Amino acid sequence: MLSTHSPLARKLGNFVALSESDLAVLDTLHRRRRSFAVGRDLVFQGQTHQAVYILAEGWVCSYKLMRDGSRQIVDFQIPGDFLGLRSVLFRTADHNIEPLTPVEASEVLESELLQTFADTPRLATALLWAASRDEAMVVEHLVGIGRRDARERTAHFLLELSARLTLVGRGTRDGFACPLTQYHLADALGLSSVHVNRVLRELREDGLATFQTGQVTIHDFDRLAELAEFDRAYLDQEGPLLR
Amino acid sequence: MLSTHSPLARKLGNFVALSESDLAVLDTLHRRRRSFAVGRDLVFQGQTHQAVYILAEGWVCSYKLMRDGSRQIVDFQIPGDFLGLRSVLFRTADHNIEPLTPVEASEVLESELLQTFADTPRLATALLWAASRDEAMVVEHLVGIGRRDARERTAHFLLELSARLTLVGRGTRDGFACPLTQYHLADALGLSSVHVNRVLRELREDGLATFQTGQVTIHDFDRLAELAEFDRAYLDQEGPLLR
DNA sequence: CGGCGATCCTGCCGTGGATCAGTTCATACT
DNA sequence: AGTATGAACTGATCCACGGCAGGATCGCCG
Repeated sequence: MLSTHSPLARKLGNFVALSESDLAVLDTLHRRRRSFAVGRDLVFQGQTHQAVYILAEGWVCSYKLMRDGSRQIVDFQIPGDFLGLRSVLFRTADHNIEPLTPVEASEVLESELLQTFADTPRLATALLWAASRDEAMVVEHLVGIGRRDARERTAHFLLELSARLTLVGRGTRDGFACPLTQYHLADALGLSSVHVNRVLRELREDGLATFQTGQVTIHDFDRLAELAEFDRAYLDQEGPLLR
Repeated sequence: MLSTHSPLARKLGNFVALSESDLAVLDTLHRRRRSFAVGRDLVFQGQTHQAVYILAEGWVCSYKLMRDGSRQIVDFQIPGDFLGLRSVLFRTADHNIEPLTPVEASEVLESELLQTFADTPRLATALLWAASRDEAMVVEHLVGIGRRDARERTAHFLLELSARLTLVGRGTRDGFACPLTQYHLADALGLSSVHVNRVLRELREDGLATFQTGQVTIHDFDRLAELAEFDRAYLDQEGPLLR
């Protein structure tokens, strides 16, 4: 029954048990539907008066540009994720958001959002939880870049994507459809695309996982998780905390 | 007048204008005072049924341990910051928290916290903001490790600490008191302590900043900010969003 | 059909930072 | 004063990863 609702409702439902009226409020946030084309950024660093979006369909990445032209992809967002939530709370965007596939998203106004928090504290709690989960992922990403070598980092990245996609029903333990290129991986992992390529070859030759355009296949989940020190505690949730 | 309240109230006051009753609720969260000794971790990775704390006095760091014994410090917390908020929302801690100085903190029960969210949506919004700000810092940290070299990374780190401490009145643009050792810097920056030492020497010799135990002195803020591509937009706030 | 732009793949060499193996310095303890 | 301890500092060596350059493959479009 949750599946008849938006991916966002599905995600939040993992944390707080949502009432019919909560779900109705979530639905009202989905009124202004927008489409975005691949590569046309929908949020720019430094932009003010930015709307928030709830991603309904497609993949995007959020990244920061450096002076020297290189970029660091901070995270990929998939359906059910908020886009630019921080930008509203700070009133100026500190990152860019780029669609990697054609994207469908619902625009939410700042006033609507703040009103929702005030009217529906349960949802505010759920959103706080979602924000914490996002932070946990960024932290894991940080640890990866700081203390894992290229192989471990890549392995961890693939496992995390797999876990997230599985949660919203778009992947399994064996693999998932994935629109990313090796360049995206490089920008996300803090590696050069050349090196990413080598690492992917190694993972493939070792029978751990295959990354090809459009499809990621995980051949040996356990060994991959072992290599990556992957701990899914920070993604799993054994049922709603708030009933 | 805000200064008569807790550092947390002071911090949140930057985002939402807090009423007397909001402040009173915040005060009730500070009832259970606890003290912690240096080096005795107050949260452990994997621990469940964890309380949250509001840091009142002292510094702590949150970190993750790797299999090989190395660690990645994810963030340092200073008075006014929450400790272990994620651990409650996830019901199991995904990191450790270690006091770097003697610490005073208020213990907050999970039930109290959730009740506060429900009763005082304004505070929930403020906390969401604080969580977003924390995430922004982790993101900046991530970008630093991924795309900045050791010098830039170190410079950025010092500037960020300076900005945060200035916000709570414990530092100026010229420097701040700082209990960290070079080992802490190494664990935070993803460098070896040896290399940190070399980088600090360079910064000192270039007349940019001096890091000594107990005191950080910034000699040339502008050149340092230039070197680090430091953008304080993500920390600044031009006044409360919610009035 | 042939040309063009992405993407993927590979080899070779340069380098930033890790690691090892120390020395110096400061404070604290006896 | 003499010893212990922990932080700061230094030089020599090594290696993971980046940069560059060239090539293979595929899909798209005229």
